[in-house]
Amino acid sequence: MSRILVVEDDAAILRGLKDNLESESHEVVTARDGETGYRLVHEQNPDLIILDLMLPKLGGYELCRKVRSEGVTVPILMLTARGEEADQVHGLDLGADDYVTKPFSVRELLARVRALLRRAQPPTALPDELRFDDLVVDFRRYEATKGGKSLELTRKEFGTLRFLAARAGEVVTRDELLQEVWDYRHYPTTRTVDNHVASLRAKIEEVASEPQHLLTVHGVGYKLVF
Amino acid sequence: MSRILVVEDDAAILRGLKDNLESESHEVVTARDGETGYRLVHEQNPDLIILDLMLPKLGGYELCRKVRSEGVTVPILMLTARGEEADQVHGLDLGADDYVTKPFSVRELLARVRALLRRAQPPTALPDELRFDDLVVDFRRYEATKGGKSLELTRKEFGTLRFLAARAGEVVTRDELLQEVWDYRHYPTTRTVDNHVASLRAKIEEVASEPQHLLTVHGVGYKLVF
DNA sequence: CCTGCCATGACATTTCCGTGACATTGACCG
DNA sequence: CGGTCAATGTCACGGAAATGTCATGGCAGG
Repeated sequence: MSRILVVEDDAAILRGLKDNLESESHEVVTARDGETGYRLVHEQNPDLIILDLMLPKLGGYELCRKVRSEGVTVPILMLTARGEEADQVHGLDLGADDYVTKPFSVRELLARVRALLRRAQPPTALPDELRFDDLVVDFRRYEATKGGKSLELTRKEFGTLRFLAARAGEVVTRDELLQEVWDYRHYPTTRTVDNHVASLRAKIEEVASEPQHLLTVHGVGYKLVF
Repeated sequence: MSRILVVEDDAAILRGLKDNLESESHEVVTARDGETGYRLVHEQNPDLIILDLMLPKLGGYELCRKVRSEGVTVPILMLTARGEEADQVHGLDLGADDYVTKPFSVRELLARVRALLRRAQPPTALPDELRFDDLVVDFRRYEATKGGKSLELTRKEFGTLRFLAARAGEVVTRDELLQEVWDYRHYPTTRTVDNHVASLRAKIEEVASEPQHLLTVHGVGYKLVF
């Protein structure tokens, strides 16, 4: 599916990562030190880089900055030891897209890999406009009207509505909405989604308590129909 | 059938587990301490690990984390003494897939072993839609119609019907349904399945008391035919 | 400093699920 | 053929979980 470069000096961890990523049908390229890693970034042109912070020859930190300064935009996932440097990775803008603290759960790491890859790919094609009944929403201009009268939608409301529209008819889970509409890293409770859906209903439905278009699927999520 | 590694220092329990698992035609590898267990994980590459929490040399907790950090994804079933640590195993994400509290019933343990082994296998491909007669079910949209009229199905009803549809024509036991449709860990009585089948019949059969499609196989389970 | 948006929590309400009691059916056996 | 027991059908109820709704406070952007 994707080509992933793993730069990690611990043989056991490297092996484990390789096996798991390959079992998710990714192509895995590995390096045991920073210099080799740096070379492979350019030779292999990976879709994602998993980078240990502590590396022989060229540290993960330096490697990260270096390739970023060259304009390489491929997503980078950092592996850090607990405590040490974790704050720095988090706080400083060193160019990584996400990080995981060792010892990490493979399950979680794979989830983050998926998230990063999804983010990098052209996501679900989002529509530029939405029309049904007397509702018109222009997502590029951030303008909406209902029955000719202007509707004030907030940024999150636009985003939520747009993603629901992109998957019109299908059920979209709250988690999917959080991943797509919110910052994928620190997103809030799923209850927050409910609130935005509620305020959307107040604006686009005739009777908010009896939604005709923005429907709840109990136990699953929401869907937009028209 | 499967290769199972049991790491347990109590000789009596170890013996009992080995006998029972072998009587279910599994291949059983045993270790009496954590270090040996760790070695065997890699040498034997088991399909399932049963792991006591209290072990000489290397505790079950540490062993679990260690192999997980290496990317080993084989299902792990933890054995814990009552009370001690049980909450931790439950609450903390230490990487185990399930746990059983000592003293445990062999029957229950074997059931969980079966569940974990099944879970590890690639799951049955679930269909996205179901059609027969005048019934149409779209599992992605969570919509169902019968003769053009909308049917309100609940989440469990969708799930039950979907799994039955995936195995159309075959008999599906109540236990299988519970494992697939319900949360595999805390699922209810098998009678609960009967209720959901009953409510499904009320919705999709012409005459609920004379089902034509969702049939009972007495003493075994249910099957969907069309 | 002010304004609007957003996340969170408390509370109300709806929906759904699990359980038990009882009725009914089917299987098995004499 | 009839009797008995286990399995299943049916129904209603209590409670839990999911969702709707509203108010509050923080925070960023102007």
